[in-house]
Order: sequence, then structure tokens, then C-alpha cells
Amino acid sequence: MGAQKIPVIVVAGATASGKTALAVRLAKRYDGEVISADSMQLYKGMDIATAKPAEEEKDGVPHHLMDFLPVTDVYSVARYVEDANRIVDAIVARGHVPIVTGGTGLYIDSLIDNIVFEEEPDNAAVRAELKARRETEGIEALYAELERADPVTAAALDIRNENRVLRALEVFYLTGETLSERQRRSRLHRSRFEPVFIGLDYEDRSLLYERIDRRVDGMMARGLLKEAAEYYRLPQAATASQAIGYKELKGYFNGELSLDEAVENLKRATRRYAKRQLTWFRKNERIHWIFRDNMTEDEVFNEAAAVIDAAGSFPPERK
RNA sequence: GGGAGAAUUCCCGAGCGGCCAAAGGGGGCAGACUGUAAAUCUGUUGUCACUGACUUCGGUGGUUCGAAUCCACCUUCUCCCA
Repeated sequence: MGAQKIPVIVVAGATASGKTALAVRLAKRYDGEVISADSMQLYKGMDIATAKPAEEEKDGVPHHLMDFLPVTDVYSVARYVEDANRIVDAIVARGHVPIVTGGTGLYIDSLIDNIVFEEEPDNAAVRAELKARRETEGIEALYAELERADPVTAAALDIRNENRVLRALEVFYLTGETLSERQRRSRLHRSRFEPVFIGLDYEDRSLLYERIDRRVDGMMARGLLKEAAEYYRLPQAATASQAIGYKELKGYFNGELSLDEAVENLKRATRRYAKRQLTWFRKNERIHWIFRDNMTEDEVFNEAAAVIDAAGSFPPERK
């Protein structure tokens, strides 16, 4: 007990809202290191598609949990929390400030709020069996089974959300405990952090969407097609193949769509993703939102710094 | 110049006399979210004083108890023959 809480800066926001650039500037001001909270930037390659910052954009600031995982590896929140906590400790040991930056709300919240993911046996066999049963018996039968095994989770789930129904059953058969009970226990741990949340957004949604469109055009100009073609040459893995960027281009590769149509689909998928990100972040009352509609980069930075300074736990390293 | 056809709610697109504020899809908006989360899923989408009322289906005028649906003319567009 009594361990001091660790001050961290969190930069949240939708894709293309300018998190990366702000995080780097904050890192330089507060002597920080960036920990990415992005479920896709952690993969190696996929540079253009996930808009990874180039070396010059990082400007000498260390970036962690980015660009280190083979695309064939599966990853999960559980692993993220474990990895990120370890890195936070290392950063603190160096006397630096952790700056958690990214658009994956689940990862951020799980880390900051200290959600504990207990060990779980390997799920491959159970999952495969449930998937097979879903085909033979139908989702209704499995959902009914979940209602008996874990009524709390069943009530919270829509039967049409088949992935979640299967996962809940998987946990039950894997651990002998209900998912609801495990989730309850996962929330019992005190946060290790004293976070300051900065959120970037636009009052006028269309401005964000325009930025997204321009960013996608930029990706195309930088060779997204080539990167996607290379990606499809590799064996496909569950997690990485969910990334927005390649799958929208598939239709073009197999001749079903014109390039323009495929690019439009990619833009739309990105806009919808941004929308979901905002839905997630908006319920976080701790976030100090900066609506950057008419603000310059400097103004955004200054406002963020003012918020951080007001929190009092982050002495600026230089001046 | 002649002939055929089409105009529907943000878009595409059904409807072809009442059961139509109008199917379906897209897009938008809002929401959920604990081991795939850039994923998965839900709700909503003419207006309002909202178990009801009002304004919509290119325009105007008709027919009818009643029209997005029928008729006439007008406008625009597409196609075919010249």
C-alpha cells in the first residue's frame, strides 16, 4: 500500500485527430516517452496503413509498443496491459514520464484502470468446438446454453453478437467460472496511475472527416497499394487482418471494384471507425477535450500543456 | 424532326387507387463494448404540441369518397429512329 501513484499523460482521440504530433511535443516538454495504445500500429510492416509516425516525426522521442510484432501473431488486451505496465515501470525507472497515446479505447482504459486479466488456459480447442457447434446447432442453442450457464452475461448480450456469445461460453468451459464473475473480479484492483487525459476532437465532425479523406489520399500517394499487395503475400493472421487499409482494397485487387470505389470504401470505413472511437471516449468523464476546429498546432499544444501543468504532477523538464 | 421511357424521402431503389411517412440497401446520427476491439453488435433516420396531427413522392391543374399510384399540360433527363 502507499505506493505513490504514477503520473501519466494520456492522449486520446479519433484517428487523424493529431494525437501523434501532440504526443511528441508533450514528450519533449515533459521529458516523456510514448507508449502507443493502438491495436494495429504494434504490428511490423503495415506502416502506411496504420499511419505510423516516421523517424523524423518521432523526433528522437522513444515510442514503445509500436512496430514490434509479426503480423502473424495474435494479440489481445490482456497482453497489452501486461506489456504496457512493464514498459511504464521501465520508463519511470529512467525518471521519465509515460505518455500513453492511441485510439484503442479498450486498451487505454484497461491499462489505466488496472483491469486484471487472469491467466486463462489455451482456448484454441474450445473455441474451435464452439464454432463447429454454432454451425451444426445454431446460435439459438448456444445462446440458450449461455442463459443457463451465465444469465448475467447473456442478458447483457444481443444474440446477434455471435462473437461475444461464443466468447462467454468459451470462458465458462475454459475456466469453470462465468465471464460475469471474472469481469467483476477484474475490476477490483486499484489503479496504479494518476492520469491526465487529453482528448482531441473537432466540434464540426465534417472537419475530422475531411482530414481522414486527405490522410487516405496521402496513403495512396505513398504506396498503400504496394504495401497491401505485400501484406497479402504473407500468411493471414486473425488480429492484423482486421486492420482498416488492406481489406478495403481487396475488391480492387480481385477486380470487383474500381480503384476509386475501393478508396472511397476505405475512407468510409475509416470515418466509421472514428465515430466508434469517439463513442468510446466520450463516456470517459476524465478526458479534457480540446476542440481544435480553428486552432493552430501551437494553440493545441499550449492548451494541452496548460491542462497538464494544472494537474501539478508533471514538472516541465526544460523551463 | 419523329418515337419510347423516366422523374420517389440525404443517395440508390421498391411502390402502381385506400393497409404509404412510403419496402430494401447505402450513407448519416446515437449507443454498447473486458483475452479478435481499425473488430463485433444495437437503435434511429420528414416535422411537431409525437398511441395523434401536419407537410412530402419534378411542376400545375384535373378525375375520385380517397392519388406517390389514373388523366392533361409543362419542365428536366435517358434511350431509339431520323
